[in-house]
Amino acid sequence: MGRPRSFDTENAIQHAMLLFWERGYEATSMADLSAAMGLNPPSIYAAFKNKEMLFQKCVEAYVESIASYAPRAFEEEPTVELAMQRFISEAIEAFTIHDQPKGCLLISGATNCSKGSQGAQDFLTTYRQGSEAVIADRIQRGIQEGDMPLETNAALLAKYISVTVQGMAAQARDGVDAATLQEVAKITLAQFNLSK
Amino acid sequence: MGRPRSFDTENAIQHAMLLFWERGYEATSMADLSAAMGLNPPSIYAAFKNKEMLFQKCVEAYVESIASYAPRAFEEEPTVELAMQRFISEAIEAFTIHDQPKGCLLISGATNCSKGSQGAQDFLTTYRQGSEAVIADRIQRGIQEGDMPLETNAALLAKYISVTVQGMAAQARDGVDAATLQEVAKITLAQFNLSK
DNA sequence: ACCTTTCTGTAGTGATCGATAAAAAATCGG
DNA sequence: CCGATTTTTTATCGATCACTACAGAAAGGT
Repeated sequence: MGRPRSFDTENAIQHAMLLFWERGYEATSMADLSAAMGLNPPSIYAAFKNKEMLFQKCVEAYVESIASYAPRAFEEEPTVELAMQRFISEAIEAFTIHDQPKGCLLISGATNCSKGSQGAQDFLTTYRQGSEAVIADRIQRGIQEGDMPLETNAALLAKYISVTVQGMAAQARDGVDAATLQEVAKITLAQFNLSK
Repeated sequence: MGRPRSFDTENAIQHAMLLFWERGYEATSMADLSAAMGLNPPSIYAAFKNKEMLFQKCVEAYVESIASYAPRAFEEEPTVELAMQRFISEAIEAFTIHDQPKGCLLISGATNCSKGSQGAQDFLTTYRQGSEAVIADRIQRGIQEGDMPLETNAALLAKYISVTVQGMAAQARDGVDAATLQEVAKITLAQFNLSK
């Protein structure tokens, strides 16, 4: 009962997500969000409780749209090598989409935050650790299926992939184009030729 | 003539640098800096003009102390492979010094900044690009000296090293220890075995 | 129609941001 | 000692931060 909302929540999240992605958590003010979402502050707070909860919703939206390539790469590719090739390649494309923010919201969305933004920072750290665990699981599966050597250190190789992807995201933020990063990826993935 | 300064400028910069390193440019407030430096705001502004100029002085101090391992590695090691091994290894140690901020001021000191901090952001971007150019120069020298294949793409290999180091810095910020990162570095540097 | 409930818009909360005005204190040349 | 000069201290400045009190507007149910 009562007056229904006059705005589309998903659409509002989408606009907020783009702003958080471009500027990061702390550098994005509620005034900016209010303008981008087309909502007055009270409407935002009624719908999302506070800035941190809104950020979490935006991160979830990012994961389910922009970052949805990752689980697909791990599930659909038959071998670890192909999965990692596709994962990194599609990550690079996601970091350098034309007319969209560069880099990755999950990687650089809440670095360098003050004590008041610790929540958002921890939230993303957890996401990144989860992502690395998924990579390690895929490698472990590859070991069991025989397309990776038995002596492979899955956790360490996953960390190596994480380091690379996080570095790629930083470079994309600095304006490096996709073609260059794809060339770097080729060097990175030469590792898998070594392990055979 | 007039009253002389009662504080040591270099010591003040050192304290400010540690704070910027730990929290990043924007998350470090002048009030925090004032407390850490033991100076009232007007003294800081009289000595450094404004927050951005103070940050630049801190970055220079960081380059000349914490990051001074880099030029030494490039100059003192006889081959590109040894230079890169030492560079990355010492970078990892610098990113994980006990009782000091984790990661690298040059890499994550001014990410996710608002429009008002664009100056500090650009300042670090320039530093990073310069660092990558130095790496490329060292590789180029190695090609001329014969310890790298003639067909080596120096710029691309330098970008690969940069990506790795930036990723390492991000991981160090997330709390990964030096030993783990050194293991990752071994994987990274296996590239140089490939190129022979 | 009514009343209740919820949303919307205006305006403003105290806190904190980077940066200063003004006056007191200290050190110089003479 | 004196006056000139500079640093120090104290107490702010206006702007912006995340957030909200309040009142009017719009949609329920009955």
